[in-house]
Amino acid sequence: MKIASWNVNSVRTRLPTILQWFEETGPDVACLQEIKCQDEQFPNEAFAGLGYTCAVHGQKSYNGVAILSKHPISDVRRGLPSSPDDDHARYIEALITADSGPVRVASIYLPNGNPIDTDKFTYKLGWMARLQSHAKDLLAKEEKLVLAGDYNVIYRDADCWDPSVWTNDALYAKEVRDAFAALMWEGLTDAWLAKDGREHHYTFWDYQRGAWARGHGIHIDHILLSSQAADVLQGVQIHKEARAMEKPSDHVPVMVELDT
DNA sequence: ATGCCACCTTCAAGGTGA
Repeated sequence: MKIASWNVNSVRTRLPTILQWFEETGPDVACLQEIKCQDEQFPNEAFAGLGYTCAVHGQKSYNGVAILSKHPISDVRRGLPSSPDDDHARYIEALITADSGPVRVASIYLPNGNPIDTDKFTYKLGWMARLQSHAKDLLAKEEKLVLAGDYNVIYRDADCWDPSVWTNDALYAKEVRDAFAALMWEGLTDAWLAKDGREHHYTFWDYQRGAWARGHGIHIDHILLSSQAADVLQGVQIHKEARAMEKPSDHVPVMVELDT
């Protein structure tokens, strides 16, 4: 089963690009972030044409996440638990039932958190704490679990071109990297680190400053796995070629293959 | 120190991202 994660930066603007990539690579499940539309604006029919059922957690203008699947979807959760005051659509989770058995999948758009020293940074840290708490509950189920998304965390120095540029940034702040490590220590495996691990393989290049042409990217999109999912992990790929497509997102897809 | 680019809303220009 191929499971992809992609921050598409507007599903409506990017629809032809997304459909083309789906046709070329054929993911069974796709976790999208930054769809930037409300539920009723989501292009369900276009994806149904390729065989996908969509579970959407949308929002006007900003954020928004979705899970698309060729296999039956059930048990959909929209938003993290214990967040009554959080009106950002940044989390959706669903149970995917393949012929070989179930896999629980989440699409995550973790807050950016900039600038530091504002409530945006506090919100990011609080959101990460709530994600960790929920991940702990999910891991207790001992299922195949895939937490995929745009984590907005530069975890290793080698996940950016020049760490000195990021010293005062919410993507690299010590508290944020510590929070990501704490999440992993609940018992999650980063697919990239487990199956490839090469340094300076990025998933995002800013539209500005000629970042793509200069090779100045960051690796902030991650697919985290429970041990039950990691045990059947066959491989992981960063689809860098998607950054060179027409009207590209600033992020590229990451895709894992599970032997299930 | 700020804008760069590209998206959003809704037609003008400011908010947001990373």
